[in-house]
Amino acid sequence: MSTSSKKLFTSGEFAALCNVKKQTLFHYDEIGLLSPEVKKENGYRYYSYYQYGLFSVIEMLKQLKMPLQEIKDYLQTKSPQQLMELLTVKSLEINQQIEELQRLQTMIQTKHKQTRDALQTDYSQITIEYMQQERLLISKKIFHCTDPAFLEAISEFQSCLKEMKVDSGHPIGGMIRRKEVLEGDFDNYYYLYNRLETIPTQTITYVKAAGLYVIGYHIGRETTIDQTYAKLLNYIQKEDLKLGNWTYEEYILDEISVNGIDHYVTKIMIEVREK
Amino acid sequence: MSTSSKKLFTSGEFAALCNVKKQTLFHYDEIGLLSPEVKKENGYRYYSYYQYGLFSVIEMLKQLKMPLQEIKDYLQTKSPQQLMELLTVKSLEINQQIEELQRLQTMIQTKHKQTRDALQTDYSQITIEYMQQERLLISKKIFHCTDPAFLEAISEFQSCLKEMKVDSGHPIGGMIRRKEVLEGDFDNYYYLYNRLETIPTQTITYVKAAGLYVIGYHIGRETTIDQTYAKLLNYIQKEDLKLGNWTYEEYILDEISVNGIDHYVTKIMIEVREK
DNA sequence: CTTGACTATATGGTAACCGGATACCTTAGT
DNA sequence: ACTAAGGTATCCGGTTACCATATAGTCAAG
Repeated sequence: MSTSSKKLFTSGEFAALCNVKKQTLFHYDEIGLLSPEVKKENGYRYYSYYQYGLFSVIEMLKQLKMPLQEIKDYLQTKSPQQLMELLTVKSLEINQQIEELQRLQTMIQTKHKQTRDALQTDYSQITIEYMQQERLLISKKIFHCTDPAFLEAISEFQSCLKEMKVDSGHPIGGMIRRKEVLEGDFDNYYYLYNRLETIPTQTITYVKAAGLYVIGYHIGRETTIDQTYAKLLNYIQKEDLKLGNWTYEEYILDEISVNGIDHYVTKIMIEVREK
Repeated sequence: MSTSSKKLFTSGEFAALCNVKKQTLFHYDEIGLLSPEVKKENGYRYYSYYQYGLFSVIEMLKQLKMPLQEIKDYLQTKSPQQLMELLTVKSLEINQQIEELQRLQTMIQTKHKQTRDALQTDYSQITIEYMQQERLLISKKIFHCTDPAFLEAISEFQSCLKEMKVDSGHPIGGMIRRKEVLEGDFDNYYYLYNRLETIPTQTITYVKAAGLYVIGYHIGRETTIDQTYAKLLNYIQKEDLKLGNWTYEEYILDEISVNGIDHYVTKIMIEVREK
């Protein structure tokens, strides 16, 4: 694996050999990462055979997403031991990146499925469905809180989801107690919630009960949601059911796919029981 | 999931809510990605509640590595259908990224193992080993080629490895025919080769035969490699073996972990048979 | 000795901001 | 009414790893 003679390459030739632009080599020269073996008085750069090996190493370390400055530092202190340490660190980093990407994948799948479902739904229909048990992460109590506090709670809750790495793409929802529903206090949420795909350790999770839910949809902003609730409650009465403890609300279409709050679609799920 | 009143946030408040710096919001305003709902005469920016939803979407799309310009374009034409298309594309992209990272992982593991092995080796020892069959990718013929042509071949071969995505971190080696070894023409490689971990389709691969190999190490540049070969050939004669068809050379320590060609270690593997 | 192909330097640009300097504005306290 | 503290806006420079372009100098062949 050697080359014997001492022919030197001009910057252009060496760049072609390395499959990069001359500019790149200039840049490396500038920052002292890889300087030509010879620099003539006229400023012309000449690279030797051996420098190709060095260039290859730089390329390889670049693949590991190392910044050039870090590569430079490494090259100055390199040794087989250093290399093994470096590789160990990088390996862990890459594993994390892979996990991160896999989380993104599940998020994408969830959002995709949700959007597809939303498009296939008849928003004018009220239905009654048996729903499976679900694991939820819930926010701190936001009962009777002011608007700024409400938004802050959302912001905090989202940070929390991010930090715990449990955001699987489900929308953030709001939970309303039976009492408030009965009193027409529809936008007085008790908790925010988010559906969990993986159950985190070290945290209390809430279980949304399996059972019957009356499901309806509200289109547009919340100011007119009382009409939608009126229909739903009416339906419940007609079907001779009684309200369960909680009602759940989720945006199934929001700013991510439609323009403006007037086109948002809210899914309302009211827990019910037979009388 | 609503907020009713119309309190406006200053840039600072809104930034805190979104968990970003004011600068970021200025930037988004500048590029027209997310402008405040109100801009007073004194230049003060005021954001509304609703813009938080928009901001959240931007954050989410940023996670998918979309450039801000692309996000902007998307937001202008968004619809549930568009969203689903976008997600499908991104999902594929992310899968590719994951594969890429996994390839990097195997590369890291290979290099790590190789370096560890290299450190545990006694370079002065000549050994005879039974080696398993290996799959190799080989370069075009480089027999009797000039130095520039040789380097170009390496460069081309490496591009090829990259393109075929089969580089698993093994070093590039050189193959020498029996004839050249016997004639002392040690640096006259016939092919370059690289060990394969995964077997590519649509390409001819070469099989390095299982069998006995006499293994020795050469330290430093190739100019003195004839001495190392002399010892090896001597050893072969003493052990009453005869040369096989091919000799394989690999750098097991090179520029990636040691400084300068004088510290490189070349592993020489000579195929042998019983007489 | 000219022509064409090469070389060098310098400048400005990219993406998505961050940090700091400066000047203006607002609000609370005296 | 005035000041001080803290908020706001704009501008400028810097970050990474280059790429593109313009200009000017250099080389090798015919």
